[in-house]
Amino acid sequence: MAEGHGSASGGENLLFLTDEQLRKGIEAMFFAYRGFTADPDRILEDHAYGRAHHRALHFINRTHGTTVNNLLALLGVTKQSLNRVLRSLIEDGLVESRVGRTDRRERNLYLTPKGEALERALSEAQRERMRAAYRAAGPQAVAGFRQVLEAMMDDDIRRQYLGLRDRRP
Amino acid sequence: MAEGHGSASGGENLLFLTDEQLRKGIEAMFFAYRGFTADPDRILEDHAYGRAHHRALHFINRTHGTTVNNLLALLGVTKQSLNRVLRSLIEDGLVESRVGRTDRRERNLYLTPKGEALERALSEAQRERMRAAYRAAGPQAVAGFRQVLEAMMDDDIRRQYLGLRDRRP
DNA sequence: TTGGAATGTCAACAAGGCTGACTTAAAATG
DNA sequence: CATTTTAAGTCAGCCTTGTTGACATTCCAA
Repeated sequence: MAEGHGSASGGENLLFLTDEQLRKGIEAMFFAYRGFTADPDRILEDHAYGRAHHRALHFINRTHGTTVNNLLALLGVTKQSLNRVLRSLIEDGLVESRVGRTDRRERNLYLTPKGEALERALSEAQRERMRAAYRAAGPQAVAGFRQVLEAMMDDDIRRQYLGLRDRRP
Repeated sequence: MAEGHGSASGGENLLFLTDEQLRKGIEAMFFAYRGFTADPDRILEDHAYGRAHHRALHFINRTHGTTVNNLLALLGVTKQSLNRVLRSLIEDGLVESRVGRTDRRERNLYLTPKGEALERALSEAQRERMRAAYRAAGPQAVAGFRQVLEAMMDDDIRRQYLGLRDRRP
């Protein structure tokens, strides 16, 4: 019932964990996620792609030369599901799949210039919203935001998340 | 590239808004949302329901007697899509639909005891994860978390979010 | 050389979004 | 009172994205 979580005070008070407070957090996640995906979704419509394509582009860009298995673990879907998305991206010339150098069973995935262009457009739209939210909330809030999100992940996912680094070729 | 956002210092430093920082925020949203939905999803499987049912149950519980139109605005889906979900919940005896008192075109939606039971199981699982994340991150982080999420919502959605209150009958 | 791992493919299915068209009932409006 | 608008529900059909299961291919490694 009582609001007032917002004060940066509160110290070690644990009474703020009322069901109502938790409920608001749950709803905030739900509504914010809608905003979070809204801008890229609009761009994707024009290309007849969906969120699954966006996610693939994002992580291929993030870790150049990643393998399919690696991508599967990040995305948390079946290979059949990813394969469908990946195939269309390869056919359309946004992603290149190269046979692995050391292990030739593997395929290393790269964005083509065309793929990079779409990825950039998508991530710029998404970053712009994130940037605006960060600015509105301030640096302290951003730190807290990240801390809570990290704590909400499954353990194995958190490890993957923390391990992600830009790997430029 | 450089990490180090995590310090609660940082003050008014705006350099933390590097693309890499924003990217990490984007990925945190993606991975955290997976964790956020994981526990209810497991429960829903046993009942042959999906996330759409969970969302409907949540908001009907939240605003007892809400109308279909109201629910549509909250969920952001088409009435055909909601109707499919709603029909199964009504058929299964989890939701009751009563003709409106003042405006008889409207239907007021309520959870039955059975519906309340499932809603409680789902939301307790989700609240438990939220509670654990809040505890791990601390009160200051929670305030920041909520601030950033609110800032990320579309304006009209934020208004609805802020307006949500428990309406017990 | 054979077993197993990585990848890819085909088929079938389900959930849950969407659009469009249409009905019914009731309220609002002229 | 007649007309229009609104709320809700329904039917049909489509798309994306997830799922299983079965199976083929390639090729590293024991």
